[in-house]
Amino acid sequence: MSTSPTAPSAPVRLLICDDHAVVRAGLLALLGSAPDIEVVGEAGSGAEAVALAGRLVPDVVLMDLQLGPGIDGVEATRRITAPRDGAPYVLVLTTYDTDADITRAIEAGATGYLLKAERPEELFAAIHSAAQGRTALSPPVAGRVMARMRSPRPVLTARELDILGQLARGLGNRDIARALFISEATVKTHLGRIYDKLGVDTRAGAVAVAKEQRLLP
Amino acid sequence: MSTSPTAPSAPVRLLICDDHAVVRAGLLALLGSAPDIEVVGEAGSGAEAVALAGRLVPDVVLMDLQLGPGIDGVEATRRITAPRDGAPYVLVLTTYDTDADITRAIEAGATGYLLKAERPEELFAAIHSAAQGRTALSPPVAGRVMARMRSPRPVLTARELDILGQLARGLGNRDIARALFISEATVKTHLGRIYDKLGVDTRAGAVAVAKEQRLLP
DNA sequence: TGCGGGGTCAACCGATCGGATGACCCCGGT
DNA sequence: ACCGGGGTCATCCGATCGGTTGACCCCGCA
Repeated sequence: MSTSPTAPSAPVRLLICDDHAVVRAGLLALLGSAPDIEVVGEAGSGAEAVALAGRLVPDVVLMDLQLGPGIDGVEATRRITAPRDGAPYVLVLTTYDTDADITRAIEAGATGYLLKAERPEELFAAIHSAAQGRTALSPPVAGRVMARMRSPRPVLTARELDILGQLARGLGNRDIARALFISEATVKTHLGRIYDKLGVDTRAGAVAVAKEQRLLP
Repeated sequence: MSTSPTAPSAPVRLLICDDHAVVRAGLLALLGSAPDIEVVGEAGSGAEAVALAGRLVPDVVLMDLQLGPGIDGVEATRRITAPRDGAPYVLVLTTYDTDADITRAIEAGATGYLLKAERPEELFAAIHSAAQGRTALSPPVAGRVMARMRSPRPVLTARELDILGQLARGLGNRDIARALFISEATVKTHLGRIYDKLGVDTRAGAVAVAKEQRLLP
């Protein structure tokens, strides 16, 4: 656009990825009729999206984050946007505006993050923005990103997430220790730090917060 | 159909309800082109759906369960299907196949329960089924309903849910007792029963199961 | 009238937790 | 070479939890 203001830009080549066939069909019906958008393919799983992105060389991949079993939207985004020639831009289109989701998607290389609640016109605009590598965020998402900057969220280490996972199964310290091949003392040390980071002081509270923030699978 | 096999049936009058504008637009594009379906309106909230259902007298309401703030899909379904003349059938179209969601939707009067992961053809078929009051369930949903029949789900009493709610805040027995104006002994009694019903034996496990089954708001 | 379910309370005991402190190791970055 | 963060382990103690048993009350239902 900035390079050729006179020539009518070619339609944006779009790849749709969503595990819900109905939603996929709906998006296809909605976007397929737009003159400046060409839907070159659709994927129902992360693996399929990665494969098609390589084969169809789309300009933009419209990516849902919730993709059922197999690799998820974040991982698919990471692979699709892996540095190489002509890597497509990924525009995340999802339901949730959870902090963790947004962070992970952006870290994985997403160019934009749109909510399905957005107006269709915003979607059209975002697709064209993404095609040029410009970031497009839904207002609620943008708000959360700002908030995040102001007060960073607790970041648990991988090991702490291990402990938390066992904790959510209702295991006692001894069993957690056995499950992770460490001593009970170590478990207690980790738990203490987890309590600190999550701002709680009981195991039940930790599990509640963890589930709330979707820290666990 | 069974009454007039020769006359081409009139198109099914359909009302779409989904809080996600993009999804709504997609469904409209998808279903609006079907010759035997007439989309007579769309709603972005439960309240709007109830109002439009009364005004537009559709044959079928396509209802998402997750509707953001305000009355949810279940409550909207309940009101729309309230016994009266010409009450439309409600076909639930949602993402989740949680036991609790299914149960609540059916109890509220839903005629069918379809997952968005279903193939679009199934959606068309389900809409026509619903128009005649015939039940249509996605296979995973049907499976869960069957499973439910075989092993009924733990049903916590209101009081037990109170205790569980406080538990999820990470409170100790003493604080739970104070919060609910009962003795610590009573709290322990309730907790014991909750453990039994949820099949766990620790507070952390109880919270995990509760969050998993969406037993708490 | 009796029965059962739900809610409340008590007392007891062993097991576990929460918190604090100090220590060691390994690794990556300055 | 030094330092800091992450992971590991140990020990101590008071507080809390989990499990059990038994009891009382109220209410709806047979």
